[in-house]
Amino acid sequence: MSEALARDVVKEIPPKAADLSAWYTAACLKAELVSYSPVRGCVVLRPYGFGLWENLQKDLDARFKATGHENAYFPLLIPESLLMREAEHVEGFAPEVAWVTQGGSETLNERLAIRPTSEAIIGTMYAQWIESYRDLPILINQWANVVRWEKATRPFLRTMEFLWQEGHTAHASAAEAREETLRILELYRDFAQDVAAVPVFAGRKSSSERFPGAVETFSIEALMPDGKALQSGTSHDLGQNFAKAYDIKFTDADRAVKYAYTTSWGVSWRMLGGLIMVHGDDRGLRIPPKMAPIEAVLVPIVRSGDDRALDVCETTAARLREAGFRVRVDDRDQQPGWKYSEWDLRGVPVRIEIGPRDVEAETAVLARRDRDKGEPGQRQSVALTDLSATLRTLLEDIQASLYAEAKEFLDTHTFVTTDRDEFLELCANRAGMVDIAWCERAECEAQIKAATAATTRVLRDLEESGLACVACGEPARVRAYFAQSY
RNA sequence: CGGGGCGUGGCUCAGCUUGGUAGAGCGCUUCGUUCGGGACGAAGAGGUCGCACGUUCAAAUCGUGUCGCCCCGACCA
Repeated sequence: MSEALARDVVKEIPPKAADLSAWYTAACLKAELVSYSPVRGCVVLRPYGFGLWENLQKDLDARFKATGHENAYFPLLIPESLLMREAEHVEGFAPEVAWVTQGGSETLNERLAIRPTSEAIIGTMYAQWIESYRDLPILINQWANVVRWEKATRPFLRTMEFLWQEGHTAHASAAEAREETLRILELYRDFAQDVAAVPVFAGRKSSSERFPGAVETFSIEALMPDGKALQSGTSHDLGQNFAKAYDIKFTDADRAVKYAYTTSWGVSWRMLGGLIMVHGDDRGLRIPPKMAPIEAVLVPIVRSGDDRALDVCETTAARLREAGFRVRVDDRDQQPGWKYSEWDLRGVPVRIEIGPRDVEAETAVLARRDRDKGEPGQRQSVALTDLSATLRTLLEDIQASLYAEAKEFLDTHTFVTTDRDEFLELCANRAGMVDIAWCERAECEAQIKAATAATTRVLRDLEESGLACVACGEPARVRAYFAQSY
Protein backbone atom coordinates (compact mmCIF):
# COMPACT_ATOMS: atom_id res chain seq x y z
CA MET A 1 0.00 0.00 0.00
CA SER A 2 1.38 3.40 -0.96
CA GLU A 3 1.93 5.99 1.70
CA ALA A 4 -0.60 8.35 0.13
CA LEU A 5 -3.21 5.65 0.10
CA ALA A 6 -2.44 4.66 3.66
CA ARG A 7 -2.91 8.24 4.75
CA ASP A 8 -6.18 8.46 2.89
CA VAL A 9 -7.57 5.30 4.34
CA VAL A 10 -7.04 6.47 7.88
CA LYS A 11 -8.56 9.87 7.37
CA GLU A 12 -11.48 9.96 9.78
CA ILE A 13 -12.83 13.46 9.50
CA PRO A 14 -13.19 15.92 6.62
CA PRO A 15 -11.14 19.14 6.45
CA LYS A 16 -12.47 21.73 8.88
CA ALA A 17 -12.35 24.70 6.54
CA ALA A 18 -14.15 22.96 3.70
CA ASP A 19 -17.28 22.08 5.64
CA LEU A 20 -17.40 23.06 9.29
CA SER A 21 -20.65 21.21 9.93
CA ALA A 22 -19.40 17.91 8.57
CA TRP A 23 -16.11 18.36 10.39
CA TYR A 24 -17.87 19.18 13.63
CA THR A 25 -20.22 16.22 13.64
CA ALA A 26 -17.50 13.80 12.63
CA ALA A 27 -15.11 15.20 15.24
CA CYS A 28 -17.63 14.81 18.06
CA LEU A 29 -18.43 11.26 17.02
CA LYS A 30 -14.91 10.07 16.14
CA ALA A 31 -13.37 11.55 19.27
CA GLU A 32 -15.94 9.53 21.20
CA LEU A 33 -17.43 12.52 22.94
CA VAL A 34 -20.97 11.50 22.01
CA SER A 35 -22.95 8.81 20.24
CA TYR A 36 -26.32 9.16 18.66
CA SER A 37 -28.94 7.27 20.63
CA PRO A 38 -32.12 5.46 19.62
CA VAL A 39 -34.00 8.52 20.87
CA ARG A 40 -34.47 11.23 18.28
CA GLY A 41 -32.50 14.34 19.02
CA CYS A 42 -30.86 12.89 22.10
CA VAL A 43 -27.21 11.96 22.34
CA VAL A 44 -25.29 9.74 24.70
CA LEU A 45 -22.50 11.59 26.46
CA ARG A 46 -19.68 9.08 26.40
CA PRO A 47 -16.98 8.92 29.09
CA TYR A 48 -14.57 11.22 27.27
CA GLY A 49 -17.33 13.74 26.63
CA PHE A 50 -18.52 13.43 30.19
CA GLY A 51 -14.96 14.09 31.30
CA LEU A 52 -15.11 17.41 29.45
CA TRP A 53 -18.44 18.20 31.08
CA GLU A 54 -17.09 17.31 34.51
CA ASN A 55 -14.22 19.73 34.11
CA LEU A 56 -16.60 22.49 33.09
CA GLN A 57 -18.80 21.59 36.02
CA LYS A 58 -15.98 21.48 38.50
CA ASP A 59 -14.62 24.88 37.55
CA LEU A 60 -17.94 26.68 37.29
CA ASP A 61 -19.20 25.07 40.47
CA ALA A 62 -16.21 26.39 42.40
CA ARG A 63 -16.86 29.86 41.00
CA PHE A 64 -20.52 29.71 42.02
CA LYS A 65 -19.63 28.66 45.53
CA ALA A 66 -16.97 31.34 45.76
CA THR A 67 -19.66 33.90 45.00
CA GLY A 68 -21.95 32.60 47.73
CA HIS A 69 -24.18 30.20 45.84
CA GLU A 70 -25.34 26.79 47.01
CA ASN A 71 -26.43 23.80 45.00
CA ALA A 72 -29.88 22.27 45.31
CA TYR A 73 -32.13 20.12 43.20
CA PHE A 74 -35.72 20.63 42.06
CA PRO A 75 -38.18 18.24 40.38
CA LEU A 76 -37.99 17.33 36.72
CA LEU A 77 -41.77 17.50 36.35
CA ILE A 78 -43.69 20.74 36.56
CA PRO A 79 -47.50 20.87 36.87
CA GLU A 80 -49.02 22.68 33.91
CA SER A 81 -50.76 25.26 36.10
CA LEU A 82 -47.44 26.37 37.57
CA LEU A 83 -45.73 26.67 34.24
CA MET A 84 -48.56 28.81 32.89
CA ARG A 85 -48.34 31.58 35.45
CA GLU A 86 -45.95 33.95 33.74
CA ALA A 87 -47.55 34.98 30.44
CA GLU A 88 -44.46 35.78 28.38
CA HIS A 89 -42.65 32.80 29.78
CA VAL A 90 -45.46 30.49 28.69
CA GLU A 91 -45.63 31.98 25.25
CA GLY A 92 -41.89 31.67 24.81
CA PHE A 93 -41.59 28.07 25.88
CA ALA A 94 -44.94 26.51 24.96
CA PRO A 95 -43.86 25.36 21.48
CA GLU A 96 -41.02 23.27 22.85
CA VAL A 97 -42.39 21.76 26.04
CA ALA A 98 -42.66 17.98 26.35
CA TRP A 99 -45.63 16.78 28.41
CA VAL A 100 -46.32 13.78 30.58
CA THR A 101 -50.01 12.92 30.29
CA GLN A 102 -50.10 9.47 31.74
CA GLY A 103 -48.72 7.68 34.81
CA GLY A 104 -48.84 3.93 34.63
CA SER A 105 -52.23 3.16 33.18
CA GLU A 106 -53.79 6.28 34.65
CA THR A 107 -54.44 9.43 32.66
CA LEU A 108 -53.32 12.46 34.63
CA ASN A 109 -55.81 15.11 35.74
CA GLU A 110 -53.20 17.72 35.12
CA ARG A 111 -50.45 17.42 32.56
CA LEU A 112 -46.88 17.57 33.82
CA ALA A 113 -44.28 19.46 31.85
CA ILE A 114 -40.80 18.06 31.63
CA ARG A 115 -38.86 21.14 32.63
CA PRO A 116 -37.58 23.24 29.74
CA THR A 117 -36.14 25.49 32.47
CA SER A 118 -37.00 25.74 36.14
CA GLU A 119 -38.16 29.26 36.93
CA ALA A 120 -41.69 27.95 37.53
CA ILE A 121 -40.93 25.26 40.04
CA ILE A 122 -38.13 27.14 41.76
CA GLY A 123 -40.15 30.33 41.95
CA THR A 124 -42.97 28.39 43.55
CA MET A 125 -40.65 27.05 46.21
CA TYR A 126 -39.04 30.43 46.83
CA ALA A 127 -42.51 31.82 47.52
CA GLN A 128 -42.80 29.31 50.36
CA TRP A 129 -39.34 29.90 51.74
CA ILE A 130 -39.25 33.67 51.75
CA GLU A 131 -41.07 35.74 54.35
CA SER A 132 -38.71 38.45 55.48
CA TYR A 133 -35.96 40.57 54.00
CA ARG A 134 -33.80 38.57 56.39
CA ASP A 135 -34.41 35.51 54.21
CA LEU A 136 -32.81 37.26 51.27
CA PRO A 137 -30.90 36.88 49.16
CA ILE A 138 -31.45 33.29 48.15
CA LEU A 139 -28.60 32.15 45.95
CA ILE A 140 -29.17 28.70 44.52
CA ASN A 141 -27.80 26.79 41.57
CA GLN A 142 -28.84 23.42 40.21
CA TRP A 143 -27.01 21.09 37.86
CA ALA A 144 -29.68 19.40 35.82
CA ASN A 145 -31.02 18.16 32.54
CA VAL A 146 -33.80 19.91 30.68
CA VAL A 147 -35.88 18.98 27.64
CA ARG A 148 -36.91 21.19 24.77
CA TRP A 149 -38.74 19.69 21.83
CA GLU A 150 -36.38 20.68 19.03
CA LYS A 151 -36.81 19.86 15.37
CA ALA A 152 -33.23 20.04 14.22
CA THR A 153 -30.44 18.94 16.49
CA ARG A 154 -26.64 18.60 16.53
CA PRO A 155 -24.34 17.29 19.22
CA PHE A 156 -23.96 19.81 22.07
CA LEU A 157 -25.19 22.80 20.08
CA ARG A 158 -28.82 21.75 20.07
CA THR A 159 -30.24 18.54 21.50
CA MET A 160 -33.68 17.77 22.87
CA GLU A 161 -32.33 16.85 26.26
CA PHE A 162 -29.29 18.70 27.45
CA LEU A 163 -27.20 19.16 30.56
CA TRP A 164 -26.78 22.57 32.07
CA GLN A 165 -26.65 24.50 35.26
CA GLU A 166 -29.31 27.03 36.13
CA GLY A 167 -28.85 29.55 38.86
CA HIS A 168 -31.91 31.13 40.46
CA THR A 169 -31.62 33.92 42.93
CA ALA A 170 -34.01 36.18 44.81
CA HIS A 171 -33.14 39.60 46.18
CA ALA A 172 -34.65 42.43 48.15
CA SER A 173 -33.89 45.15 45.64
CA ALA A 174 -33.72 45.75 41.92
CA ALA A 175 -30.18 46.99 42.24
CA GLU A 176 -29.07 43.85 44.03
CA ALA A 177 -30.68 41.64 41.39
CA ARG A 178 -29.02 43.58 38.60
CA GLU A 179 -25.70 43.35 40.41
CA GLU A 180 -26.10 39.59 40.66
CA THR A 181 -27.00 39.32 36.97
CA LEU A 182 -23.88 41.19 35.98
CA ARG A 183 -21.69 39.33 38.45
CA ILE A 184 -22.66 36.06 36.80
CA LEU A 185 -22.22 37.47 33.32
CA GLU A 186 -18.67 38.40 34.25
CA LEU A 187 -18.15 35.00 35.86
CA TYR A 188 -19.23 33.34 32.60
CA ARG A 189 -17.07 35.63 30.51
CA ASP A 190 -14.03 34.86 32.61
CA PHE A 191 -14.72 31.14 32.57
CA ALA A 192 -15.14 31.09 28.78
CA GLN A 193 -11.90 32.92 28.22
CA ASP A 194 -9.74 31.57 31.04
CA VAL A 195 -10.84 27.93 31.06
CA ALA A 196 -12.44 27.18 27.70
CA ALA A 197 -9.97 29.55 26.01
CA VAL A 198 -12.82 30.98 23.99
CA PRO A 199 -12.86 34.76 23.68
CA VAL A 200 -16.35 36.25 23.90
CA PHE A 201 -18.26 39.48 23.77
CA ALA A 202 -20.40 39.99 26.83
CA GLY A 203 -23.30 42.37 27.01
CA ARG A 204 -26.97 43.12 27.02
CA LYS A 205 -29.38 41.48 24.58
CA SER A 206 -31.86 43.37 22.46
CA SER A 207 -35.52 43.11 23.45
CA SER A 208 -36.21 40.59 20.68
CA GLU A 209 -33.46 38.34 21.98
CA ARG A 210 -34.56 38.60 25.59
CA PHE A 211 -35.45 35.56 27.67
CA PRO A 212 -39.25 35.19 27.83
CA GLY A 213 -40.32 36.94 31.01
CA ALA A 214 -37.05 38.74 31.72
CA VAL A 215 -36.62 42.45 32.24
CA GLU A 216 -33.16 42.29 30.78
CA THR A 217 -31.04 39.47 29.36
CA PHE A 218 -27.27 39.46 29.12
CA SER A 219 -25.14 36.94 27.31
CA ILE A 220 -21.68 35.97 26.24
CA GLU A 221 -21.22 35.44 22.52
CA ALA A 222 -18.39 33.51 20.90
CA LEU A 223 -17.48 33.56 17.22
CA MET A 224 -17.28 30.28 15.34
CA PRO A 225 -14.87 29.66 12.42
CA ASP A 226 -17.69 29.99 9.88
CA GLY A 227 -18.43 33.51 11.05
CA LYS A 228 -21.53 32.62 13.01
CA ALA A 229 -21.94 33.62 16.63
CA LEU A 230 -22.67 31.14 19.39
CA GLN A 231 -24.59 32.31 22.45
CA SER A 232 -22.65 30.49 25.13
CA GLY A 233 -24.15 31.61 28.40
CA THR A 234 -27.02 33.80 29.53
CA SER A 235 -27.80 35.79 32.64
CA HIS A 236 -31.28 37.22 33.16
CA ASP A 237 -32.53 39.99 35.36
CA LEU A 238 -36.12 38.91 35.87
CA GLY A 239 -37.11 42.00 37.84
CA GLN A 240 -40.36 41.34 39.71
CA ASN A 241 -42.02 39.54 36.78
CA PHE A 242 -41.60 36.07 38.16
CA ALA A 243 -42.01 37.19 41.75
CA LYS A 244 -45.44 38.53 40.83
CA ALA A 245 -46.35 35.43 38.86
CA TYR A 246 -45.24 33.05 41.59
CA ASP A 247 -46.06 35.25 44.55
CA ILE A 248 -42.56 35.63 45.93
CA LYS A 249 -43.15 38.29 48.60
CA PHE A 250 -41.30 39.43 51.68
CA THR A 251 -41.75 41.94 54.44
CA ASP A 252 -39.03 44.52 54.19
CA ALA A 253 -37.32 46.42 57.02
CA ASP A 254 -39.76 49.27 56.48
CA ARG A 255 -42.61 46.80 57.28
CA ALA A 256 -43.97 47.00 53.77
CA VAL A 257 -44.74 43.76 51.91
CA LYS A 258 -42.82 43.71 48.63
CA TYR A 259 -42.23 41.43 45.71
CA ALA A 260 -38.71 40.06 45.48
CA TYR A 261 -36.41 40.64 42.53
CA THR A 262 -35.15 37.46 40.91
CA THR A 263 -32.49 36.40 38.46
CA SER A 264 -31.72 33.26 36.53
CA TRP A 265 -28.67 32.28 34.55
CA GLY A 266 -27.32 29.24 32.76
CA VAL A 267 -24.54 27.59 30.86
CA SER A 268 -25.15 24.33 29.03
CA TRP A 269 -23.04 21.71 27.35
CA ARG A 270 -23.38 23.94 24.33
CA MET A 271 -20.23 25.60 25.64
CA LEU A 272 -18.41 22.36 24.83
CA GLY A 273 -19.61 22.56 21.23
CA GLY A 274 -18.21 26.06 21.06
CA LEU A 275 -14.78 25.15 22.26
CA ILE A 276 -14.66 22.17 19.93
CA MET A 277 -15.44 24.32 16.90
CA VAL A 278 -13.18 27.16 17.93
CA HIS A 279 -10.06 25.13 18.68
CA GLY A 280 -10.29 22.04 16.47
CA ASP A 281 -8.18 21.55 13.38
CA ASP A 282 -8.02 19.15 10.44
CA ARG A 283 -6.66 16.40 12.64
CA GLY A 284 -9.43 16.65 15.19
CA LEU A 285 -9.99 18.26 18.55
CA ARG A 286 -7.60 20.50 20.40
CA ILE A 287 -8.80 20.66 23.95
CA PRO A 288 -7.55 23.50 26.14
CA PRO A 289 -5.54 21.95 29.01
CA LYS A 290 -7.81 23.33 31.71
CA MET A 291 -10.76 21.52 30.14
CA ALA A 292 -8.94 18.36 29.08
CA PRO A 293 -10.06 15.09 30.71
CA ILE A 294 -6.56 13.87 29.90
CA GLU A 295 -3.87 16.53 30.00
CA ALA A 296 -1.12 14.21 28.85
CA VAL A 297 -1.10 10.72 27.44
CA LEU A 298 1.95 8.53 27.91
CA VAL A 299 2.78 6.28 24.97
CA PRO A 300 5.33 3.56 25.63
CA ILE A 301 7.38 2.34 22.71
CA VAL A 302 8.09 -1.29 23.36
CA ARG A 303 10.14 -3.67 21.28
CA SER A 304 9.88 -7.40 21.31
CA GLY A 305 11.70 -8.58 24.38
CA ASP A 306 11.91 -5.06 25.74
CA ASP A 307 8.91 -3.65 27.54
CA ARG A 308 10.88 -1.54 29.98
CA ALA A 309 9.26 1.57 28.47
CA LEU A 310 5.89 0.42 29.73
CA ASP A 311 7.18 0.17 33.29
CA VAL A 312 8.76 3.60 33.07
CA CYS A 313 5.48 4.99 31.73
CA GLU A 314 3.58 3.53 34.65
CA THR A 315 5.92 4.88 37.30
CA THR A 316 6.15 8.24 35.53
CA ALA A 317 2.37 8.45 35.28
CA ALA A 318 2.03 7.66 38.98
CA ARG A 319 4.41 10.49 39.79
CA LEU A 320 2.59 12.92 37.53
CA ARG A 321 -0.73 12.01 39.13
CA GLU A 322 0.75 12.70 42.53
CA ALA A 323 1.77 16.09 41.21
CA GLY A 324 -1.86 16.70 40.27
CA PHE A 325 -1.85 16.02 36.54
CA ARG A 326 -4.58 14.13 34.71
CA VAL A 327 -2.65 11.55 32.72
CA ARG A 328 -3.26 8.22 31.06
CA VAL A 329 -0.89 5.50 29.97
CA ASP A 330 -1.86 4.06 26.60
CA ASP A 331 -0.76 0.47 26.97
CA ARG A 332 -3.02 -0.89 24.25
CA ASP A 333 -1.59 -3.33 21.74
CA GLN A 334 -1.30 -0.87 18.86
CA GLN A 335 1.50 0.78 16.92
CA PRO A 336 2.75 4.02 18.50
CA GLY A 337 1.91 5.94 15.35
CA TRP A 338 -1.65 4.68 15.50
CA LYS A 339 -1.92 5.93 19.05
CA TYR A 340 -0.47 9.33 18.16
CA SER A 341 -3.13 9.81 15.52
CA GLU A 342 -5.91 8.77 17.80
CA TRP A 343 -4.87 11.04 20.65
CA ASP A 344 -4.43 13.86 18.15
CA LEU A 345 -8.01 13.29 17.04
CA ARG A 346 -9.20 13.29 20.63
CA GLY A 347 -7.35 16.49 21.36
CA VAL A 348 -5.14 15.54 24.29
CA PRO A 349 -2.88 18.59 24.76
CA VAL A 350 0.41 16.79 25.37
CA ARG A 351 1.78 13.41 24.38
CA ILE A 352 4.66 11.90 26.28
CA GLU A 353 6.60 9.27 24.38
CA ILE A 354 8.92 6.96 26.23
CA GLY A 355 10.96 4.43 24.25
CA PRO A 356 14.08 2.36 24.71
CA ARG A 357 16.33 5.34 24.00
CA ASP A 358 14.53 7.31 26.70
CA VAL A 359 14.73 4.43 29.12
CA GLU A 360 18.51 4.42 28.71
CA ALA A 361 18.83 8.19 28.96
CA GLU A 362 16.11 8.63 31.61
CA THR A 363 14.28 11.06 29.40
CA ALA A 364 10.90 11.43 27.72
CA VAL A 365 9.78 13.10 24.50
CA LEU A 366 7.06 15.73 24.81
CA ALA A 367 4.85 16.61 21.83
CA ARG A 368 2.32 19.41 21.95
CA ARG A 369 -0.95 18.83 20.14
CA ASP A 370 -1.70 22.44 19.32
CA ARG A 371 1.35 23.07 17.18
CA ASP A 372 2.64 19.64 16.18
CA LYS A 373 1.44 19.15 12.64
CA GLY A 374 1.92 15.44 12.59
CA GLU A 375 5.56 15.48 11.61
CA PRO A 376 8.47 15.12 13.98
CA GLY A 377 9.89 18.49 14.97
CA GLN A 378 7.67 20.29 17.50
CA ARG A 379 8.90 17.98 20.20
CA GLN A 380 11.30 18.21 23.02
CA SER A 381 13.30 15.67 24.95
CA VAL A 382 13.11 16.19 28.68
CA ALA A 383 14.88 14.53 31.61
CA LEU A 384 12.40 12.55 33.68
CA THR A 385 13.42 14.54 36.72
CA ASP A 386 12.29 17.76 34.99
CA LEU A 387 9.14 16.27 33.47
CA SER A 388 6.65 17.58 35.98
CA ALA A 389 7.90 21.15 35.84
CA THR A 390 8.22 21.14 32.06
CA LEU A 391 4.77 19.67 31.61
CA ARG A 392 3.25 22.31 33.83
CA THR A 393 4.84 25.09 31.84
CA LEU A 394 3.93 23.45 28.57
CA LEU A 395 0.27 23.07 29.51
CA GLU A 396 0.11 26.70 30.56
CA ASP A 397 1.68 27.70 27.29
CA ILE A 398 -0.79 25.62 25.28
CA GLN A 399 -3.71 27.10 27.19
CA ALA A 400 -2.46 30.61 26.47
CA SER A 401 -1.60 29.79 22.90
CA LEU A 402 -5.03 28.38 22.07
CA TYR A 403 -6.66 31.44 23.56
CA ALA A 404 -4.36 33.76 21.65
CA GLU A 405 -5.16 31.99 18.40
CA ALA A 406 -8.89 32.23 19.01
CA LYS A 407 -8.59 35.86 20.07
CA GLU A 408 -6.66 36.63 16.92
CA PHE A 409 -9.50 35.11 14.90
CA LEU A 410 -12.13 37.10 16.75
CA ASP A 411 -10.14 40.31 16.36
CA THR A 412 -9.62 39.83 12.65
CA HIS A 413 -13.27 38.91 12.17
CA THR A 414 -14.78 41.82 14.05
CA PHE A 415 -15.61 44.75 11.80
CA VAL A 416 -16.48 48.27 12.78
CA THR A 417 -18.33 50.16 10.10
CA THR A 418 -20.34 53.30 9.57
CA ASP A 419 -21.37 52.42 6.03
CA ARG A 420 -24.81 50.89 5.53
CA ASP A 421 -23.99 48.88 2.42
CA GLU A 422 -20.81 47.55 3.88
CA PHE A 423 -22.65 46.64 7.06
CA LEU A 424 -25.32 44.66 5.21
CA GLU A 425 -22.73 42.94 3.06
CA LEU A 426 -20.61 41.90 6.03
CA CYS A 427 -23.69 40.49 7.75
CA ALA A 428 -24.98 38.66 4.71
CA ASN A 429 -21.55 37.20 3.97
CA ARG A 430 -21.23 35.89 7.48
CA ALA A 431 -17.99 37.80 7.86
CA GLY A 432 -18.03 37.72 11.65
CA MET A 433 -19.09 40.21 14.32
CA VAL A 434 -20.14 43.49 12.78
CA ASP A 435 -19.99 46.41 15.16
CA ILE A 436 -22.24 49.39 14.41
CA ALA A 437 -24.01 52.29 16.06
CA TRP A 438 -27.60 51.15 16.30
CA CYS A 439 -31.01 52.68 16.94
CA GLU A 440 -32.18 49.77 19.09
CA ARG A 441 -35.53 49.60 17.32
CA ALA A 442 -37.07 46.15 16.88
CA GLU A 443 -38.33 47.03 13.37
CA CYS A 444 -34.82 47.91 12.30
CA GLU A 445 -33.46 44.65 13.69
CA ALA A 446 -36.20 42.68 11.92
CA GLN A 447 -35.41 44.35 8.62
CA ILE A 448 -31.72 43.59 8.95
CA LYS A 449 -32.55 40.01 9.79
CA ALA A 450 -34.81 39.64 6.77
CA ALA A 451 -32.15 41.10 4.52
CA THR A 452 -29.05 39.38 5.91
CA ALA A 453 -30.09 36.66 8.38
CA ALA A 454 -28.03 38.50 11.01
CA THR A 455 -29.34 39.67 14.37
CA THR A 456 -27.93 41.62 17.27
CA ARG A 457 -25.75 39.56 19.50
CA VAL A 458 -24.97 41.92 22.34
CA LEU A 459 -25.34 45.64 22.89
CA ARG A 460 -23.19 48.10 24.79
CA ASP A 461 -23.27 51.77 25.65
CA LEU A 462 -22.54 54.40 23.07
CA GLU A 463 -19.28 56.23 23.70
CA GLU A 464 -20.28 59.34 21.79
CA SER A 465 -23.57 61.10 21.24
CA GLY A 466 -25.23 62.33 18.07
CA LEU A 467 -24.56 59.21 15.99
CA ALA A 468 -27.04 57.82 13.49
CA CYS A 469 -27.97 54.15 13.22
CA VAL A 470 -25.80 52.67 10.49
CA ALA A 471 -28.66 50.49 9.31
CA CYS A 472 -31.61 52.91 9.21
CA GLY A 473 -30.35 56.39 9.90
CA GLU A 474 -32.51 56.98 12.98
CA PRO A 475 -30.70 58.33 16.05
CA ALA A 476 -28.35 55.69 17.45
CA ARG A 477 -28.84 54.63 21.05
CA VAL A 478 -26.28 51.84 21.49
CA ARG A 479 -23.41 50.04 19.86
CA ALA A 480 -24.33 46.55 18.70
CA TYR A 481 -22.56 43.50 17.40
CA PHE A 482 -24.53 41.93 14.57
CA ALA A 483 -23.91 38.41 13.29
CA GLN A 484 -25.66 35.36 12.05
CA SER A 485 -25.88 32.85 14.82
CA TYR A 486 -26.38 29.24 15.80
C1' C B 1 -42.23 23.62 9.89
C1' G B 2 -40.42 24.42 4.30
C1' G B 3 -36.31 22.82 0.54
C1' G B 4 -32.52 19.10 -0.55
C1' G B 5 -29.74 14.51 0.52
C1' C B 6 -29.05 9.82 2.88
C1' G B 7 -30.20 4.92 5.56
C1' U B 8 -26.59 -2.14 2.80
C1' G B 9 -21.53 -6.34 8.57
C1' G B 10 -18.33 -1.96 13.75
C1' C B 11 -16.72 2.20 9.87
C1' U B 12 -16.61 4.18 4.66
C1' C B 13 -19.09 2.68 0.61
C1' A B 14 -20.32 -0.42 -4.22
C1' G B 15 -24.65 -3.11 -5.95
C1' C B 16 -30.51 -0.47 -7.23
C1' U B 17 -31.47 2.51 -13.67
C1' U B 18 -32.23 -3.04 -16.89
C1' G B 19 -35.86 -7.53 -9.65
C1' G B 20 -33.28 -13.77 -9.43
C1' U B 21 -32.49 -13.48 -1.43
C1' A B 22 -25.05 -9.40 -0.96
C1' G B 23 -19.70 -7.46 -2.19
C1' A B 24 -15.01 -4.39 -1.35
C1' G B 25 -11.57 -1.74 1.73
C1' C B 26 -10.78 -0.62 6.64
C1' G B 27 -11.89 -2.54 11.47
C1' C B 28 -12.64 -7.10 14.66
C1' U B 29 -10.78 -12.42 16.56
C1' U B 30 -6.52 -16.04 16.91
C1' C B 31 -1.28 -17.09 16.11
C1' G B 32 3.49 -15.30 14.74
C1' U B 33 6.76 -11.38 13.36
C1' U B 34 6.65 -6.10 14.51
C1' C B 35 6.47 -1.34 17.35
C1' G B 36 10.08 6.53 17.73
C1' G B 37 3.65 9.14 13.01
C1' G B 38 -2.21 4.97 11.57
C1' A B 39 2.87 -2.37 10.44
C1' C B 40 3.06 -7.44 7.90
C1' G B 41 1.73 -12.62 7.08
C1' A B 42 -1.59 -16.72 7.82
C1' A B 43 -6.22 -18.44 9.42
C1' G B 44 -11.26 -16.87 10.99
C1' A B 45 -15.94 -14.40 12.60
C1' G B 46 -19.56 -11.01 11.22
C1' G B 47 -25.06 -8.45 7.36
C1' U B 48 -30.05 -10.52 4.88
C1' C B 49 -29.80 -4.59 2.89
C1' G B 50 -33.72 1.30 8.84
C1' C B 51 -38.94 -0.39 9.59
C1' A B 52 -44.02 -1.58 7.68
C1' C B 53 -47.25 -2.58 3.94
C1' G B 54 -47.81 -3.39 -1.22
C1' U B 55 -46.55 -5.13 -6.53
C1' U B 56 -44.34 -9.87 -8.19
C1' C B 57 -43.28 -16.78 -9.05
C1' A B 58 -39.21 -13.81 -6.91
C1' A B 59 -37.57 -7.29 -3.78
C1' A B 60 -31.40 -4.45 -1.19
C1' U B 61 -33.28 -3.27 -6.17
C1' C B 62 -40.10 -1.13 -8.02
C1' G B 63 -44.42 1.66 -5.20
C1' U B 64 -46.67 3.80 -0.76
C1' G B 65 -46.12 4.95 4.19
C1' U B 66 -43.17 5.51 8.45
C1' C B 67 -38.82 6.19 11.62
C1' G B 68 -34.01 8.16 11.94
C1' C B 69 -29.65 10.94 10.40
C1' C B 70 -27.14 14.99 7.57
C1' C B 71 -27.23 19.86 4.98
C1' C B 72 -29.83 24.72 3.92
C1' G B 73 -33.69 28.08 5.72
C1' A B 74 -37.53 29.68 9.77
C1' C B 75 -37.52 28.99 15.61
C1' C B 76 -34.71 28.33 19.91
C1' A B 77 -29.42 27.74 24.70
